Amino acid sequence: MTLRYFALGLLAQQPMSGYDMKQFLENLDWLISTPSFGSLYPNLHALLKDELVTVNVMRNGDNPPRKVYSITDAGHEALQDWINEPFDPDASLRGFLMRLMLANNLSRADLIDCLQQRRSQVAAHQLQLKEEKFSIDNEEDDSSALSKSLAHEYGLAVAKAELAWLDRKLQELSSTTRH
Amino acid sequence: MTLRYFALGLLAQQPMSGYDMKQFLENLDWLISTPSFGSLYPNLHALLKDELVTVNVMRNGDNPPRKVYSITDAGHEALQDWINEPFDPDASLRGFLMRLMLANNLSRADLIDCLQQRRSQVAAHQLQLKEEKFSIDNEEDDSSALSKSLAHEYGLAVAKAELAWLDRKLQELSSTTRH
DNA sequence: GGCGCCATGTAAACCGTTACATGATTCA
DNA sequence: TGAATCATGTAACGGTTTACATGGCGCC
Repeated sequence: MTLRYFALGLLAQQPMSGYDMKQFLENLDWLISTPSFGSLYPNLHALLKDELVTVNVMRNGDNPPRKVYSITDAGHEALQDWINEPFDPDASLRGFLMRLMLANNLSRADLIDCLQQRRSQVAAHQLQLKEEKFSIDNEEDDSSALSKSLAHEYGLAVAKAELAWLDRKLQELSSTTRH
Repeated sequence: MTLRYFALGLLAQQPMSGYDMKQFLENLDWLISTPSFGSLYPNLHALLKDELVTVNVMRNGDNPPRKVYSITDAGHEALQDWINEPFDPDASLRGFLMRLMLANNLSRADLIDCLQQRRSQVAAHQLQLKEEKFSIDNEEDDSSALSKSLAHEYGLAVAKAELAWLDRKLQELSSTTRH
């Protein structure tokens, strides 16, 4: 369900074909490993069937015709619904980044909401990590303490950086006048 | 294939039942969303069939008997092989954290290797991000620049924190005398 | 009386990847 | 000659979640 709406969100930025979309996503390979055509095309077909997008078949010389998809009004609504529903804390970073990439579709208030949602998730995360790390460090007998500690330390370092970024961004958003 | 070896790695720390394992993983839910019984049990069955683990069925009063799994010598070998083979850059943070959690099974040198592998991946990541961000910031015409920038900034903040942690840890490991 | 814990297990559904097919064109 | 780009699509396979089943015991 996540690729479906992410694709829809990309179409909200601008109409494009499945091939275009793949190209585009390959450039941001670092976050969300690029979906394959095998999942991309069927997802676009499904969006079409549900009338969240329309196609415009453009002949392309000798090459196979390009099918350029555009989002419909129903599509915009569906996208809003998806963006506004709270995202899984466990799908975590990836799910959040997807939403960040679709931030154009958000009002300033909704964007702030989104960041705050993430903030509270990461903060909860961090608290749990701290507690666990404390109890691990105090069971000196445990031979596996090293590895547990390592992962926890890493998690804490990342959480700290995330929180710092989120706080900075939230402050920027609340202080700057509207674009 | 990743749950298979992660489960094996946990059994290398100490013998446990499938139920125990789930409990244990639920506590570290923050990193690796806990696998369900539906995938956990079949994986354990497969490990057993391949003779990488053995079972010890312990009757448990009126409750269903507990099946406590222990790793075999062949299991230890298989685990080493898996740990030593390079991990996917795209499975990324999660795959790396799994290995960190199994750090007990690594020699100091192998642990350093593992961290360095991650370091170079994250550094490559970061470089790509910086380049992309640069080109995005310079196409002022693009209406979707905001969202693209946001995701990139976030990625960079996390990458920076990861690199800092990795460097610190690598230094600790190289300076400290062996445990 | 219903819910949750203990503890195992299986089948169906889900969503993704891998690998294939088409077919013309351009580059080494 | 062989490979890559363009552009779409389908089928098989893989691993996971979801949802179910069993069955006794304790809690409110």
